[in-house]
Amino acid sequence: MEKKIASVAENATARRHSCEACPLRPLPVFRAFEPSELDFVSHFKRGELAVDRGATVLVEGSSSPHLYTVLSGWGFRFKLLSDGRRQILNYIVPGDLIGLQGSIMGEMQHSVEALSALVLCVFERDKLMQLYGRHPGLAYDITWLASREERMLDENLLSIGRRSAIERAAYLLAFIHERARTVGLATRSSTAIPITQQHVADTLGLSLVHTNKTLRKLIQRGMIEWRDGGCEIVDLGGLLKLSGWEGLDEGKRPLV
Amino acid sequence: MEKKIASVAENATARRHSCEACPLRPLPVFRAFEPSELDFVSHFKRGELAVDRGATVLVEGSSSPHLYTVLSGWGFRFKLLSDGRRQILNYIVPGDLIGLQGSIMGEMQHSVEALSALVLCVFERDKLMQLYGRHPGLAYDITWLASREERMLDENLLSIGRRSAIERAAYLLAFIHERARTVGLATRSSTAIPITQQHVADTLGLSLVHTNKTLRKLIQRGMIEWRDGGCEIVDLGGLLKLSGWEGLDEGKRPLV
DNA sequence: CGACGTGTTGAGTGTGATCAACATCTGTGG
DNA sequence: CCACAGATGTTGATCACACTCAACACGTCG
Repeated sequence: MEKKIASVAENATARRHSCEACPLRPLPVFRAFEPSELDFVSHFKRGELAVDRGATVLVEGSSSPHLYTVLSGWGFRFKLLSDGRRQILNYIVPGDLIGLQGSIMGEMQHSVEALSALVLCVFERDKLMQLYGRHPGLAYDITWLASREERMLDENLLSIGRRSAIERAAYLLAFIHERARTVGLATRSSTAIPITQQHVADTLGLSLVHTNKTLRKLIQRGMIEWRDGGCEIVDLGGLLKLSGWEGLDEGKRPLV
Repeated sequence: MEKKIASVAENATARRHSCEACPLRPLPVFRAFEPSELDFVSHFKRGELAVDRGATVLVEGSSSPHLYTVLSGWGFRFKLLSDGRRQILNYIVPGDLIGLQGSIMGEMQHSVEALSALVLCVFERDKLMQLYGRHPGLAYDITWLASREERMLDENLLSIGRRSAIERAAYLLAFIHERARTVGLATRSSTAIPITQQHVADTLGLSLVHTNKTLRKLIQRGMIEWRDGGCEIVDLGGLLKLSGWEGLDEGKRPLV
């Protein structure tokens, strides 16, 4: 399959949600914003980018002039070794900020791909300094989001380094499900998590075959279901117990 | 061994380096600071904390009122599973900022332990908001450092998830060596990296025995030496080639 | 001296990798 | 409408990398 690379010029401003009527912001997870902050963000936003399923949003090694917040859809961050081995670093759900590393440090050190159709709010990288100068609260929020990403990576590292295959799988699916739940996705009997077993394998650091056998065990234990190219969580408690994970413990968080 | 927990009240201000005469700042890796920034950091700094080798600096689950920059010495961040399995997340060398996660998000999600005697600059968590308000440049720097940590974690995750044991070991040792080199540690025939094979094992996600056998291969290939409780890098190029790692690619960076 | 931390090595085991084949389902072109 | 290719999931057989258990060497420190 030919992979498309999303470009702003191409697809931008197909639709335009005003920040004042942001569909995400009303969710209970997100902290309330000052009107002045909302106003700034509104000007900070340059447009929207619609990305097809399977398309690459950001490429390792490139330096994107943009910063994005996910408005809707699923995606993932990953890195490749030179021989093609792939490691998925984290998943991306609505409300997540992507491309910060590239904006701050100049060059992307990982790639981002869309798991489903994706709509992104596009921000100008150049205005980021302005944000830091005029809105310390928002600047703090961005650091907050970077710290949160770091925390999730710590958890993933712990999981891959020290958990067994079945524990890892249980942790991963519980983790993704929890993240999705907080932003209104993957509610009971709504949409499944749109990943293939290859994605799971590349996240857990396991082979595809062994991932399949491991997931089969979770299915047999009645913890998950796998259907039409996705995973449905049936028994979250069971997954948490099996993995020994405490679950996400986040209060309100910022949305930029 | 009884593990000590470092506390500021106990050891603070044993010595006091003025920020104006900071021994780290002159190093070529660090970017130049505005006098006003230097002045603020100087007031931001509350004192120094001397930590013994093996002592715990920060504990998972606690919420420290401080933020630290490492002035000298080595340490590492880690997480534990409930049954005691340990995963080392990253190593800490002079110039690194630690405790940011706790300062920003309220509670530490990982612990920090000293690998060698450690001297830390202590900053007040409460003044962090002030920093964001008055010095956007420094605020940006802190986000920069958070992004950098994220980048290192991405690399580690790729390594643990997708590299073989010997590749992982080669990558890890090259990585630590490079980080140390940029801040003037571990120069040729100076100090070795002060880690045990247990640390390496807990970083790579391998057992102690298998780590030993893997390191032995690196020794036999003449890439490293292991002596008096530490690792000496002999053939950096060989390690880089074996692991397929590009090496650190950092320009100037901030020091807060 | 003995206890402990650290490193080393061998033997046997097992988790997870690799190879291979096949079942579905989808979309595509003849 | 069918044939075919490609993506995805499934299963069995075999192999190997890494784990566990066990023992021992060597240092330091009380």
